[in-house]
Amino acid sequence: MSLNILLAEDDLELRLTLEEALTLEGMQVCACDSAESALDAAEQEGFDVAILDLVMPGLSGVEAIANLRRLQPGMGVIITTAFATVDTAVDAMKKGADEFLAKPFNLTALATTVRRVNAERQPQPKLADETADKVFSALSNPIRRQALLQLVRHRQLRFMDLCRLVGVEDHTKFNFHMRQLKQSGLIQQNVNKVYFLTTEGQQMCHFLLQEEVD
Amino acid sequence: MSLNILLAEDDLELRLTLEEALTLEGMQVCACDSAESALDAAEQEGFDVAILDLVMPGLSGVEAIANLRRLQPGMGVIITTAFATVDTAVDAMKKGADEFLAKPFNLTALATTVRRVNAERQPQPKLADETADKVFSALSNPIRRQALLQLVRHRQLRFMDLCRLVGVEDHTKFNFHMRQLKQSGLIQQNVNKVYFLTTEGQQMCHFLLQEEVD
DNA sequence: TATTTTTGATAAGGCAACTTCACAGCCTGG
DNA sequence: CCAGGCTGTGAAGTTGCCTTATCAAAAATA
Repeated sequence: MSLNILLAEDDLELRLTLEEALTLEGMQVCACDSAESALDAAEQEGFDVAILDLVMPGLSGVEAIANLRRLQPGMGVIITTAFATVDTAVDAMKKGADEFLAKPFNLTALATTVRRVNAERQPQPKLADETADKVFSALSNPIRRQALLQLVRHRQLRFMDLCRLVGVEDHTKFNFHMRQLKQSGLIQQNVNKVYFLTTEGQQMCHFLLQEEVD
Repeated sequence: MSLNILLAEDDLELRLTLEEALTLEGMQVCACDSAESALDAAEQEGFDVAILDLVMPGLSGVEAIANLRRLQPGMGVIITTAFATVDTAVDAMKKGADEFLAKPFNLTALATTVRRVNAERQPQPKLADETADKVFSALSNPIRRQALLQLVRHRQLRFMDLCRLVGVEDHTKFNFHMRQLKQSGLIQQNVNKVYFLTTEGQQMCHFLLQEEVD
């Protein structure tokens, strides 16, 4: 996959060098000479990662971060500088930078950093793998799905009432499925043994149903 | 579950009779003597079904439907009338009524109709049962989930590239899982055998990931 | 107090999912 | 043209899910 990189660097020679190096690494690069130009470009096109010089005429790289994040929240940001101090590094990270690189830096290392920053900004799975196994395994059975949908309608139900609504004749069979649903974390029982949907169960059911929008 | 009923009937005696009969059927009834009162009530409280007389002083029952649906899109609507004609029935159904009842009607039958109308307006599962079986069964396996997430990131991938990204050593094992995913309808191959997510696959992955909100 | 209903557990067998192994055709690159 | 890589299928064995049968304790009702 070809990463789309937004580069803001006012030094012409360095800008050309960076652009060429990243292109050789298989990335698409949009090179700008100012933060303002970079913001204009970000309004036109989606980017995976932005590489911003800290000090530039006009807006600094750090000042541009908030605007970039407003335009494209998923974009990674790397701040580069020739005069790194602890204060400038901390300030950049506080302002939302994902990485802070002091010049000069190794070009291959830069490409590696870009890929890492991009990977870290990728959306993460909502569910841990073990939980996902249980949740989707629970949902792969029609009896269990039907039980969940009845709990959407009735909010709280006792075991045998739910068993009859779902239409299962053998309550020990139904009990097996209810235990699967409990282990998956989608439902719970209160102290009176009444079943109800957990928060996660409600979210899952919300997704399962095509509900009318207001 | 106790249904919440909004009743609009200008005839006092009939209104009291209906209210009592529905209450005896275990329903919560908010009785109004006009459509305007009913709309006021609907602004204050959620209802499952509205029973509206066709002809009333002020707004008619049919005229109230659009306003009620704007306030509460999921509400069922039953129009009642003493002077039913084909024209008035068609007009009411066109304007969004779920049922049209000519007076006099059997009170027990009314309660049954109310329950049926409510059930029909319940949100329906997005997926047919057979499809849901396949989709959730496909998602219950970690290898298959990982394959989908890689397709989110890379958009299109060839078989062996995807196999290596997911980290499966035996390509015939991986092939089995890819066939499961194809049968579930979450992925497809183009003419060059490159895998990509279907529309349904994209929706499912969108749900699986906790993506940043704008 | 006795009976019925509700809720729950375990074991065993059948069936399906998954893994492993063997094999093969097609495509690409040298 | 040949070798290597890619893509794919089927059979057999292993593992796990689901159903059925049996049993039982607790709670509710008459």
